[in-house]
Formats: sequence, structure tokens, C-alpha cells
Amino acid sequence: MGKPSIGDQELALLQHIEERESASAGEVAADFGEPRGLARSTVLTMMERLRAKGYLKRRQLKGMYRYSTATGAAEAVRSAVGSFVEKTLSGSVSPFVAWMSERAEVSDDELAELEALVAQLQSRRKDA
Amino acid sequence: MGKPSIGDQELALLQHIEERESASAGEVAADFGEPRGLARSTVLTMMERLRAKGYLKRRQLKGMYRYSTATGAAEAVRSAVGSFVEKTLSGSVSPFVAWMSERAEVSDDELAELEALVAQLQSRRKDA
DNA sequence: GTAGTTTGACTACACGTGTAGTCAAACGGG
DNA sequence: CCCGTTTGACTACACGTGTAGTCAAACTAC
Repeated sequence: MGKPSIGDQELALLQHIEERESASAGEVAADFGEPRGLARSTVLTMMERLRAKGYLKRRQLKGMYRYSTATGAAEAVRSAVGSFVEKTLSGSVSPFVAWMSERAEVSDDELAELEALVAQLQSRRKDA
Repeated sequence: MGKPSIGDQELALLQHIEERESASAGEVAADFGEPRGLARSTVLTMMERLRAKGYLKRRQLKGMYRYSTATGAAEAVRSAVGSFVEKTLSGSVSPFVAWMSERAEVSDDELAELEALVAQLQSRRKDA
């Protein structure tokens, strides 16, 4: 049962919900949809599709639904990155690096993550 | 004139042609299409679309066309990476880093690129 | 020159996904 | 209890893109 495909905006929505741990339809429509000029129904539709695909689940609470990411949602994001690199960039991370290096804003956190990544890769290399 | 959109596989094709500097329809069909199980006509269609969008150009040579990337094609790849991060990852590079860190194969070259990137970002921050 | 092979243009179709309208149900105040 | 607002389900549509068939033109080899 291969994971169903997921679109770019759906992925963004998935991450949005993941950050909140749990959200109601109205909250997502307001926090995610409105800034992007999306109609409420659009957001709802996307959430239901995500749910149909198994990336979101929901439980009824006080007469309305609360959505949260299903197990495997986080992994879906990661795997989307992977398939982007594999399929679109033909497996090369160079375009990524090129883009990063000319990007204006890189936060401290991001830099720290990158440093950690490099460190990890270096040590992994050693014991090979 | 905003750059027309470009799909994932189109992007892959564009890069393929970019690497060769110049290629005929038959070559691309054989080198790019066949390994992926794409019909010749499929490849042709994609190339023509890319050309219509302004990413490819061609010149007639010895009775057949030779395709090459137009100016801006390379930049299109980079910008595709950017829009992927901005739109899909909501501007966060963390998912990318997460994916990299669990990826099995990272070549020496790639690691070197990452090291250089980190170094560049560090120095850029200093003089801010 | 005629038959077979490339090459190229045109046409077509399916599917995913982005987008939203609509209508009904539930809820919350007066 | 009735009315407005929030929530949810269903329906719909357009567009991009992935995919390929077909037919004609050009070229090649005999």
C-alpha cells in the first residue's frame, strides 16, 4: 500500500496542522487559508482529501471536529522532499545548495541545523 | 512576464538537456525517456511544451532539430527549488535537512558542497 | 524510385490538485 | 422559539502536466 500522492499545497497544509498538534476547521481556515486568500470551503476540501489519503485524522469534540496529523504524516513530508530531489533534481542536491547559498535570510536555527547535519555526515563518513 | 510554471518531470528533462548542452529529439528520447519508460512522443511533447514556455530553444541542423536550454533555464531550476521550499515547506529548510540526515548515500562532493555552504553562511553572518 | 526508419506536428485523454459554490445541520443568542 | 453564524458534506470545474497515438514529412538504404 504505497502512500497516496500529495500535492504541494496539501503538504503545506499538513505541516501547518502538524505544528499545531490539533486544529479545528475554522482555525485552519483562518490561520492557513485566509493569509493565502483561500476560501473556507477550499481549506475544508483539502483537509478532507488529506484525511481520505490517511494523512489526517479527526475526532469529534464539543460538537465539532478537531483535526490532527496521523502517524506517518511527518514522514510524508520528509518523503516528499526525497521524491522532489530524486525525481525532479535527478538525485542531486546541488541545486538545493546553490539556492540556499544565494538565499538572503538564513536564520540562526537553520544554520545550526545545517552545522549539525554536516557534523553528522562527517562522522558517519569516518566510521564507514 | 513571469516565468511560466514548470512540472517536476519537465524540470528533470530540462536539467537533462542542460547537461548535454545540446541534444536531438532522438537522443533525449533514448537517454531520458527510455530509462523511465516514456514513449518517444511523450518526450517530444514535453520538449515542445518546454520550448513554448521559453525554457528550450532549438535550431535546425542537418535536417533535424537540435535542442538546447534557453537563457534562464538554469535559473528556472533554482527558482523551482526556491518555490518548493517557500510554498511547500513554508519557507523552512528543516524538512530538507531531516531528509538529508537520514539519507543513506551522500557523496564526497555533496558533503563538500554542504561544508562550503555552511562556511559561507557563517562568514556572511559575521559581517552582518 | 520505393520501402523502411527517423523525426516532427497535432490531437487526445486521464488524473491530481487547486479552487470554490451551495445547501443542510448544528449551535448560540435574543 | 426563531435567526444568524459556524461547521460539514457534497458537487463541480479548470488547469497543468504526464502520457501516448497517429499521421505526414524527411531522410536512408537498397
